Amino acid sequence: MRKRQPTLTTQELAIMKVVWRLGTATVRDVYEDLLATRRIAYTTVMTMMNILETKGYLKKETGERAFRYRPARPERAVLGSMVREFVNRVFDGASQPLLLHLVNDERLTGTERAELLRLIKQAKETE
Amino acid sequence: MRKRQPTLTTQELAIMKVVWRLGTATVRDVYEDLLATRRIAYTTVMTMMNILETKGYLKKETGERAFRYRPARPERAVLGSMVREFVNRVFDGASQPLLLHLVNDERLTGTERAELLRLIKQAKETE
DNA sequence: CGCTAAGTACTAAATAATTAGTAGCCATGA
DNA sequence: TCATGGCTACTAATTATTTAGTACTTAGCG
Repeated sequence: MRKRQPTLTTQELAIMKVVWRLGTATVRDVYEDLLATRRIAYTTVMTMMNILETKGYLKKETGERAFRYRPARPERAVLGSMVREFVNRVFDGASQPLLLHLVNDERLTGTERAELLRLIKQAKETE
Repeated sequence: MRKRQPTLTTQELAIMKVVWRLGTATVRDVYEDLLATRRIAYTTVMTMMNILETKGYLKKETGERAFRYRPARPERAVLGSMVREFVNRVFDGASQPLLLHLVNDERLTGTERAELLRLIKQAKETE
């Protein structure tokens, strides 16, 4: 038996991003937003948002006319757990190798690197 | 229509990790290795390895008795593209936010942090 | 020589993820 | 009033992913 994805799937994440950005949203709000990028049916968005509600990522409240959804968990926490899941799955839990990939492979601007240095030093101090 | 995963799926990755570690392996080699951790059928491993071959991740050569598989691409490159795909999907292509998550949320040892500082400085110099 | 074990090919099947259609409900405007 | 448009509930269908069974092949052993 196949296991269910422990974190947000690709399309679920795409929808959550819109809701996080808007703060609160109806199905139509998200639908219109996604339409700007790609072809998708209104009911598809609705189905996904219902799934997200049952999974505990969205809270539904009766609005004026349509249901109004808002995030049940802050973006930072959700993305954080996605990072952790990725580190576990791909790098067996060690964040160091991932950091090396990022620092070496991905191009960082000088500003980003400076900011990163600052953060590492800060983390070192608050230890 | 649903899109195929652009990178390795979870189980595919699990198998590739074994092959990368062993350098070269038969279905049985991988099967035995995985058995140490979890229950899985021999034919399941075979099916997955065939898929990995058609996807271009494994090369098959006629061995003594059983087929002998070896990685078609180095681990570093494959994991690198998984990192890139993750950064794109979750952080819209910006590696900076992911780095912040790693530095803040995940606990790094003092040694790891020192090593990281060294690498960043090095990257800065070779720019 | 016939049996057995290992290996392979082919097939199958279940579940998750994704996408969307249809029918029915209800408020609002003509 | 009643048609229309927006919304929801229910249902459906496709594809990817994961897991595994069955039958066939072949080499080596007793």
